Amino acid sequence: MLEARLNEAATLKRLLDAIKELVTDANFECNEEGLTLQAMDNSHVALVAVKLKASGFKRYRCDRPIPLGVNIASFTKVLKCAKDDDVCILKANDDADVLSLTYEARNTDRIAEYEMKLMDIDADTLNIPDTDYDARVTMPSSEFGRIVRDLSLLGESVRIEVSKEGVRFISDGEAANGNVLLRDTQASTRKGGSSSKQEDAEEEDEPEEEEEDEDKPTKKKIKKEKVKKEEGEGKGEEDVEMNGDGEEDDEQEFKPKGEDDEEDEEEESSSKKRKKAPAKNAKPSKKAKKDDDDELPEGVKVEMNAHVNLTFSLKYLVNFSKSSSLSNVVQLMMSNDVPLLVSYEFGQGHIRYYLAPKIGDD
Amino acid sequence: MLEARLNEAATLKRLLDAIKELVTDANFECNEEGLTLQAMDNSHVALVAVKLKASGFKRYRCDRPIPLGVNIASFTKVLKCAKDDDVCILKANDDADVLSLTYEARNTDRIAEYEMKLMDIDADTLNIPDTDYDARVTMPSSEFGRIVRDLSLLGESVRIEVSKEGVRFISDGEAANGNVLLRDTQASTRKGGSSSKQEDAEEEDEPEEEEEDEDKPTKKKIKKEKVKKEEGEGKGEEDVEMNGDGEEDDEQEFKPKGEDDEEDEEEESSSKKRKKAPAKNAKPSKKAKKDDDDELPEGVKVEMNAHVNLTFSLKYLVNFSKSSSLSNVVQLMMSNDVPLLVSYEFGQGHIRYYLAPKIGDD
DNA sequence: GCTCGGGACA
DNA sequence: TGTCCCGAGC
Repeated sequence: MLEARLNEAATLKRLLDAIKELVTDANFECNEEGLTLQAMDNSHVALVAVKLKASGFKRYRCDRPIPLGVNIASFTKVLKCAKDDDVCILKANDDADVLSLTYEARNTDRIAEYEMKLMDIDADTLNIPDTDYDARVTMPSSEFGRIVRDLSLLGESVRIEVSKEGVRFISDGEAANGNVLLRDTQASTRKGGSSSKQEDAEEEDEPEEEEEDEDKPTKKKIKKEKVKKEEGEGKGEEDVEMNGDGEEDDEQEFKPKGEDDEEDEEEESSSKKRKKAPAKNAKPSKKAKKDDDDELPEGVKVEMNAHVNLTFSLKYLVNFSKSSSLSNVVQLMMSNDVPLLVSYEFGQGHIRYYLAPKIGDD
Repeated sequence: MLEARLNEAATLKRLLDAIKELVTDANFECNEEGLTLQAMDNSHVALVAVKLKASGFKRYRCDRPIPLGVNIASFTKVLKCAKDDDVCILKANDDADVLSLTYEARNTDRIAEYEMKLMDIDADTLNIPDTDYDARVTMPSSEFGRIVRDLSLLGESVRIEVSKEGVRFISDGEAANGNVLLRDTQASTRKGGSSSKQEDAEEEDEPEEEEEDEDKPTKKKIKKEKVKKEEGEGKGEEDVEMNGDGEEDDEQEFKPKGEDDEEDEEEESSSKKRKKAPAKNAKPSKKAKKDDDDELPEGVKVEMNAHVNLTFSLKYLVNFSKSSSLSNVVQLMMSNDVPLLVSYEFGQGHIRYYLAPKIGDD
């Protein structure tokens, strides 16, 4: 049985708002670690992976794994009946065909109970590969949203280029072309140096690595810092295949580049990182500006060990950017010819999107 | 001739917004007491009764009764030409076929005059029965709106149950069921079971009556406190018949339960009330929280002398709830098998809706 | 605070 | 399908 008490229904509401246009039905998988959801979008171009960690709940109990097959539209409706600051309690029995939601107003004068029907959904548990990326861009989620919305006015797709000068978003449209360049705000402040592992620690000594990279292009550094994704662990029944747009069959399949190489060897440094990383973006909402350096409020961080040049459909990126309500910060992880990972980390978990690049440069 | 000067055009604008989807044409009846409008909705399921008291106008003069037959859509258009804080002057001659509206900006720099054509409308002056209700729920109008809008996402109708635990709104839908429970916020604070009396009493001196009720469940108490509706007085040419939904002919007809009984006997106590009651909810807009007890800002009051269990079409309730712009507080008056009365009192008058319950429990 | 876009309702 | 209302962005 599942029983989870979420302090603010708003988290769930925003999550569903973020995915409702991408996914129609999906399983929320509950286990002792929390809730996860993985689904391809309806046209199989994008993949969305959500995690709500058990620790993100005020109270969480799940005796054994339960798949909750929900219709996203229904779930969205039911969640709309919650006020943002309601306490939200989710309950389901092991064999449940309904999910029970209770919303308690802060003053407890109002208690609302809903029961949503569940459905059996073919558990295409997707195996999301753990990829090492050649470039990672960390920026305010609002800025990312702004850029893709702006560029989507001009054209259908955006080319994202990461070079030592920073990250550049380029759109060619009928009537106008545009490009937006973001420099690494820290690199400019601080020169020299080998930054890598400290990045969380302080964005303060990071500049160096970039320089190193320049000198000896190795993948080492970013690998060390890579964010590992474990959602698919142990379930990889089915590898994900993303058909970029339905028109282009030669778009990138969703396969890891170097699937397991160096995995273990990196484990230690990355695990160290991993511990800190969640904490980094752990304050999703209001703390915003002038927080610790960790969140690099307002800042842009560009990490790269190889130039990256990829083209994506703006429609999807605009859609992804709806998640900015969940986190002030977004990370874009890219390698040439593999799907882009757009990741929003927030206090209770994360939401990640994978989007296959367009191949034809169109 | 009619000449009425309203301090804020906003009142009229909101009133028309509140009814424009329910009614297409109706007579505004003007007499020395003020303006009233009564109309069935187009499908004869709901009835709306509006009153603008003469005393609510900055200046009011009406020599003799005049029916102003207006097309609601036209009236709405004309009123849209007024700014919310314009002074609005209505004028009509006794035999008028036009209604003249003048909007004066606060600074009198702008004066706009409109003349709207009137029409002859069959004066189906409706006889609204004066009913004693078994339950009365007083709550923030915004909350009422929220609840019916929420539940309308799930299903077509709502069952409203008033019991000693409070009032419960229950909806069964295809994809999900939901119910919202509101407790009497004063009952918990103040014990004595009968929360009621204090409500007004505090303000006036009526508390005792409610307690009595508790002890000996009689209908007296609410009767005493009942809000009387006199709009139909002296005109009852035609009794109203509401066909619940057009599908169900066996829905409640709009007939008073005990049509005239006790009318006079109640008159005195109710008239006392009546004088005070208007003052109670007389501050429609911003005073909100922390006003007198009268408005019970944010509070929910549930008064009952018999359990009530009724089902209504959410579509109509959602429509009624548009009147929340007119008052922060709404009252629901219910008895089993008789139409629900939804009442918004504001400084200048009131708007009341009557809705026949669904009988089949569907 | 105003304008634009998206969603819901008529 | 068009209009109105609500929310988000500028």
